[in-house]
Amino acid sequence: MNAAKPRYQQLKDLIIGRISSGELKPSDRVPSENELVESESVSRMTANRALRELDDEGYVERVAGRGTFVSDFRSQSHLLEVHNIADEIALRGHMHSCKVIRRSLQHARGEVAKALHVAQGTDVFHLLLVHFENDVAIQLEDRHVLASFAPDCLEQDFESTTPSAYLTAIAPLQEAEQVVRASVPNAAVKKHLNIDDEASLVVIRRTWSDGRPVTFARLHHPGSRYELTGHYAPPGKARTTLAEVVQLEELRQ
Amino acid sequence: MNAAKPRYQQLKDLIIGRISSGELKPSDRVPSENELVESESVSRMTANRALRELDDEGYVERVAGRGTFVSDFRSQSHLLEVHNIADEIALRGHMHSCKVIRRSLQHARGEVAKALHVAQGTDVFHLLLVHFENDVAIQLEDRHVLASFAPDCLEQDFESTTPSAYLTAIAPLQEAEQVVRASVPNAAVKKHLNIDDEASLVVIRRTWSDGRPVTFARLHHPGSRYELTGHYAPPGKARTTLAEVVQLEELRQ
DNA sequence: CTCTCTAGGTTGTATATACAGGCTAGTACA
DNA sequence: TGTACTAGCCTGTATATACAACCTAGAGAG
Repeated sequence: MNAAKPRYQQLKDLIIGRISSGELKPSDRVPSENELVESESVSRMTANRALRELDDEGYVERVAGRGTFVSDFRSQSHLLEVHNIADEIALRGHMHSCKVIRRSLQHARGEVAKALHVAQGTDVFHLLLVHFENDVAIQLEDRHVLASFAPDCLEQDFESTTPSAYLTAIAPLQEAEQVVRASVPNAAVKKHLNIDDEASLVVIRRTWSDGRPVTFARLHHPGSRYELTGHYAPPGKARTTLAEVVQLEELRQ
Repeated sequence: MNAAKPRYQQLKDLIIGRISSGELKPSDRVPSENELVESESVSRMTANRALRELDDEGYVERVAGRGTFVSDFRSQSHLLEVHNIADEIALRGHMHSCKVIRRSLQHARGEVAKALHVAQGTDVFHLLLVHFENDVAIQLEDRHVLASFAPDCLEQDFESTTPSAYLTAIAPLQEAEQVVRASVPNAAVKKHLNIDDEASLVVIRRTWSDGRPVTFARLHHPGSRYELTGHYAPPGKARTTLAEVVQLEELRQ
């Protein structure tokens, strides 16, 4: 299990550690390849691979001739910010509230065990909550958390701190995968979101910390009240946003 | 404009080309590093970098001691990646076809004029096409293109070249914004996608070139046959993908 | 025939070296 | 003072080499 990590990976971990500890802050200069050659006794190609991959992964930004600098994560995090529904709602200037439907300790089975890469029967916490934006249901959060990762999970007051805020406080969640689907909600989802004949937008997200998956969530949203947005380049200026432009009028004929 | 691509990138393009042309199909063996050293006259480290990055990007899968093989399920597209549906389908090793429902010159009005930042009445081309994956409808493309940007738009054979491939050939599309929604399809969408009681996943996308919006599209997908995926950090390899894990079982109770 | 083991191909990593090209500070010059 | 230029650091790429670990087909032993 404890196979020695390759040297370039150790270098990456070293830099990531300095970033997440706060020793290196956004736009700070990261040691150059040659400095790493000196201080870590590696060849320049190994230092190059470590820094290049950190660049690919968005941790740092490299400029030929100048150096390597810690990324300002904002550019990349517009979707990770969506991670915390409470912040998202606050950014819109609205009021967030939350109701816990269920919370329990379960034994992982089926897709939960697979998603979290644990054996069937492993302890996991299950949380089921509804998030409201100005008292309108906006998200049904159906989350499983590895019990060993967050032992005090059931004691948390999730009506004041969302699970994702709680989880990021425990440990940095470094990686995330998600799948976005449209589906016809079943009765339970309809009930909790208070919708009727309406599609739901489902975001299924798995988040990793320290190289292993720690939480797996299905986030159901009412199709008429929620959407995801993204851009590929800074829209920067005050242009009309696509979301503003797009009305609910649909294709005719 | 014509900066020579680095050699490792040329190798990647070569392999990707063979995959999307169908010459290499899922689970086929890709030339080994040493074979590329021979055939392409590069050093093994350069071939290694090309194949390793293709692995990181999910195009191929590498197994120490056995070889490199074309990945199988690339059945999803990246959430934040401007994609060409034909390429996406080709990468899955499937057959793409397309049927033009309508094409016409129109005068922009309402949301189209707003989205493209032009005055009401400006000339725009309207395209309505259905894309098929192995003869199953997978996307209804409802697109508006600024006529001044692509004057010969109506002469194109969109059944062999998709609009997005045609548009990127005219000029680099530098920025894109998109909104993702779940909705209940109306009659026209149902008819063209050949679905019934099913939600649809709608991607609304506006693309910019040279600082102005040039095209605006609504892409409707059947909720049961299409999903978007995203990664925020390389999940590494040899792990089960989230999309593989997530079955259609939904929240109970 | 069956089992074991090994040779050789494949990926994974690490190093040393080399050259090209971008960027900047500071020097030399006008 | 101001401008041009260059030395020096930085990243980006490419190559040659080396060794380790993994996998498999096939040779050889029983």
